[in-house]
Amino acid sequence: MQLKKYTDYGLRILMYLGAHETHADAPKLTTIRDICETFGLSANHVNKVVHHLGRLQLIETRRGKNGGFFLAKAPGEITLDYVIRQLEGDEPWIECHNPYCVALPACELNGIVARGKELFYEYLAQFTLNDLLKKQGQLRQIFSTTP
Amino acid sequence: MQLKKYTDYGLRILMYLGAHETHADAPKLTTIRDICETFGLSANHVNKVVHHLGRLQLIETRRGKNGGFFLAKAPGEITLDYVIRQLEGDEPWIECHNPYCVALPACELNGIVARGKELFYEYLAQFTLNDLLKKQGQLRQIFSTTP
DNA sequence: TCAAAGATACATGAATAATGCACTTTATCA
DNA sequence: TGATAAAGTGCATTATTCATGTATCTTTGA
Ligand code: SF4
Ligand code: SF4
Repeated sequence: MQLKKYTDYGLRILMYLGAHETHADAPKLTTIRDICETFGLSANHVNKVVHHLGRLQLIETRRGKNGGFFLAKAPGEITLDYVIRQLEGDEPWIECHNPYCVALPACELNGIVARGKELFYEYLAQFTLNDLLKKQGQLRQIFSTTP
Repeated sequence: MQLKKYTDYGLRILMYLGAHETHADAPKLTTIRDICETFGLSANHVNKVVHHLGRLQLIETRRGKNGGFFLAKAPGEITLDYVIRQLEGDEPWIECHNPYCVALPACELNGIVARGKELFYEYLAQFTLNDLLKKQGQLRQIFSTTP
């Protein structure tokens, strides 16, 4: 019962972008290499997360020389529940088929857990990337001094 | 992001016991074999879960011939949050050390997720084993006709 | 046309969960 | 008092999922 690193990496990337306010017209876009050097991560894994964030249209990616990526939305419009749901995959937290559980027709548990899961995400929906940037200055400093 | 089968098995066992109202003075105690036949599970795994439930004093186990186990508390006193927290293990849902994340000193995310996790469990705390036995008759029927 | 970037596909490694096996301990009953 | 049926315990194995690595392709700007 733990979020995947994959998901956390996605959020780190968004925090990094948010802290730097990189836009399409910025002098230099953020690259996968930047992220990897800052956080000490595998380029491959980050590659996939970046690609995923791109498909979700949370960031916009640019290929080719001087390429990279930047936030496609204002930080205030990126809600945490969406990011986590998408990166994590929002399967049920309890699996009643596969294999089939005989109790299923009379079971109340799956519904309760499912509702609890929704409450978790509803709570996350109250926050946006902006809330992760409360200490933006400190973040920027950390990110700039790490490589 | 999914509960372990281990945890679900524990809840199935409790539901089974609750549906049958097995007490210390009942004619026959429930055995691991009963559970396995009913749900089609591995005896070993169930063994461990039963043992765990015993250590948690949710059930009382009896060794030896005619042994088995039964609920050690009234179903209304067994809250779901406790069962799931204990069986699942309640580690943080996001791991910031190991390896250490540079953003940690300025990160708001871990706190938000931790609070969301608590909300999940607080929701579960509203329910007890009794709530899983709403359809007790149907459950008993399912459990008695399965083996 | 070259080099730097992401995109894509496949392979490998690591961690954890799930299961299996062997054996011990304990209680009951015949 | 011995056979038997139950849980307890420890270790080995398998399966699954996650994390990472390698290689190659595609795009794009200088
Ligand atoms: S016990 Fe209930 S929740 Fe668990 S697998 Fe069976 S049907 Fe699903
Ligand atoms: S980004 Fe925040 S939540 Fe994620 S690992 Fe780093 S400190 Fe923890």
